[in-house]
Amino acid sequence: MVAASKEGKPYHHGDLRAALLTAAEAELIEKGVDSFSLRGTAKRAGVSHAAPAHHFRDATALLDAVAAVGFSRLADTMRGEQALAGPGKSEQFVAAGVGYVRFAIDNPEMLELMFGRSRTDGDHPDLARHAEAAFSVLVNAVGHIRGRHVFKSEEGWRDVAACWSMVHGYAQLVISGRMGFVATLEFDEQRGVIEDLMRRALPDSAFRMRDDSAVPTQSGRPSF
Amino acid sequence: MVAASKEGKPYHHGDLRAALLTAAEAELIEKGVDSFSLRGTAKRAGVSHAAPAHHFRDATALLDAVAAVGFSRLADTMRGEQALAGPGKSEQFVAAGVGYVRFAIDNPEMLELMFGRSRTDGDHPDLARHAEAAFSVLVNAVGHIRGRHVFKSEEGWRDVAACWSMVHGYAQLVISGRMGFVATLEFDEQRGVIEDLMRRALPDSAFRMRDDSAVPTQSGRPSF
DNA sequence: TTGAGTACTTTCCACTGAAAAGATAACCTC
DNA sequence: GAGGTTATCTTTTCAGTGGAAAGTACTCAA
Repeated sequence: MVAASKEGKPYHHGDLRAALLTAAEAELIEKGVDSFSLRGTAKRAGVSHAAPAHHFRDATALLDAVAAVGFSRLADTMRGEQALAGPGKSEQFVAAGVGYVRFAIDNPEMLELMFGRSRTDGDHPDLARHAEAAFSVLVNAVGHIRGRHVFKSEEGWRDVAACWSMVHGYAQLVISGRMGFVATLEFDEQRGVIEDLMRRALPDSAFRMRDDSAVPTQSGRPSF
Repeated sequence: MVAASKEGKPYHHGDLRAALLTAAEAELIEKGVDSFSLRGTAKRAGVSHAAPAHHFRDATALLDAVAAVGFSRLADTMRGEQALAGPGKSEQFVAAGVGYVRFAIDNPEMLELMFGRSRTDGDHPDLARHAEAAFSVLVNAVGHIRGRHVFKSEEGWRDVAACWSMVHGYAQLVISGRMGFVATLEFDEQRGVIEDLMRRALPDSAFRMRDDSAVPTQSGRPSF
């Protein structure tokens, strides 16, 4: 970290990597994910358009890093809602879903980036790690209700898949403007809707005894 | 429609609009939604890169038209699954969801295009019409179970929102490779999973009596 | 002080979507 | 048919993109 010299901008930025992440997010929010421009990002950060290449291999790598920040913030938002909710397992579970949707509504372009098909977070361990951490918030919420042993069976992962599908689908449809009946609501007024959805996804009793007798598969579980 | 002259290609294509739609879909499938190239599409169709401008205002308009085809095919796929399923309301409902997921798996790039945030189908009546038609397949399936009167209340739209969110979220997560535990399954083996999800979204009895007493709002209902 | 390496800029290239203007063929009226 | 009109398609051009390559400015260690 280098202090800026008094006159003019210094040749060395000092912390360009962090500045680029910030600039890239601003660019993302303003231009949208498919009009995102690396040059525009560089201009925002006040450097030449080729400077980012020193910190990120290419534009995709930069966006991957932005997505990693997004997953980290998604986890924070979910945990934040949980902190505000009551201590019961059920309330904590619902709060995780509420946080998910809140994040989506507050960061629609980010969600698009994070879950777009073009992202291949297999080859970006940092991204995968942050995504995994966000995922675990939801998994834990389900686990506290069902009991952690459920993750030894496929059925437990079905519960997770249902909850995740529900909340993710809802979030995506809301931010793409396809959920007209909640569009006019303040977020707090949506809480009831989200709670309804979450309870449907993880019903108290139904479908518990279905016997699929599939081999427990840790490697094949759903994950971010 | 004009027959191609015997030698060389004729100056006038004959049905360039249709050819461009086909070429654009091939380009979409091959390059992906964010590497899609108008010039590449024109080359596929065997015309100059400026020719498409006569049939589609710009690249976005072309992709909107492709998305409209996609919605039409989505509706076909859902109805196709329903035709194969038993006649019961419940089976028909599940089949709609199965068709939705099948379409997504068979046309992942298309789904990305159709539901991406950048699509603004408000100003594209044709796209909106096809999307609406696909939507109605799902709505009707719910309506047959719940009774058509439910759409006079917000509760009915909640049922639709739940089913749609569930199936859409699942489809998106599957095609973006985030549902590991089904990735190795043949599609037919996924049917049980999808049926499970659909039944969770529209439980037989639960949550029916919740009294939200919201004003019936036809204009605010969820829609494609 | 100097040599080496890192951070950044400048220049360049191939590609993109779009606009403008020119070329060709089909249509329409007579 | 013949002529004019119009729609379709091509060529040219331009601004903008990401990335490669080469040059410049700075830092730091010996």
